[in-house]
Amino acid sequence: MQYFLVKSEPFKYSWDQFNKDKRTFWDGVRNYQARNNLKEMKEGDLVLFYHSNEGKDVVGIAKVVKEFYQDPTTEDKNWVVVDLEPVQSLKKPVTLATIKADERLKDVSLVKQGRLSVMQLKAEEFDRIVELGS
DNA sequence: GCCAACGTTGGC
DNA sequence: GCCAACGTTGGC
Repeated sequence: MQYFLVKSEPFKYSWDQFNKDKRTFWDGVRNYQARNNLKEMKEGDLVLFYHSNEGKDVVGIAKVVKEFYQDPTTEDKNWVVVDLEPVQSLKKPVTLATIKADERLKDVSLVKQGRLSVMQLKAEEFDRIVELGS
């Protein structure tokens, strides 16, 4: 089991919208490092959903329901998507400020590499964020 | 709205 | 293959 965090700008694709849709394919990744992380995802892996720009907080948990496949929105073979389903919302969204302030979350890529849109988390980091959000 | 960080592109 | 220029992302 692996853990990830994905970012989305709420006005492009929000957690609310995701919950209405019940399922989505995660498209729009155009960065090789993020793409490589997408390819690491296996069915059943858990994914934190982060709102960038607006909110700047982790709002919920999703899970991978289909491993990577060719991005249907482009012909370019370089890019892939995965299918995600919402699992649950966090009771309290965990803000970036909270994550930055937490000793145990100092090393998460969200803090260290702000621009990366798909990143892997350690199990401890995932658990800690979920704990902070409940 | 500005600017820093960083990835990508293209000239040499 | 290096590096400067440029574009994009995202926090503030």
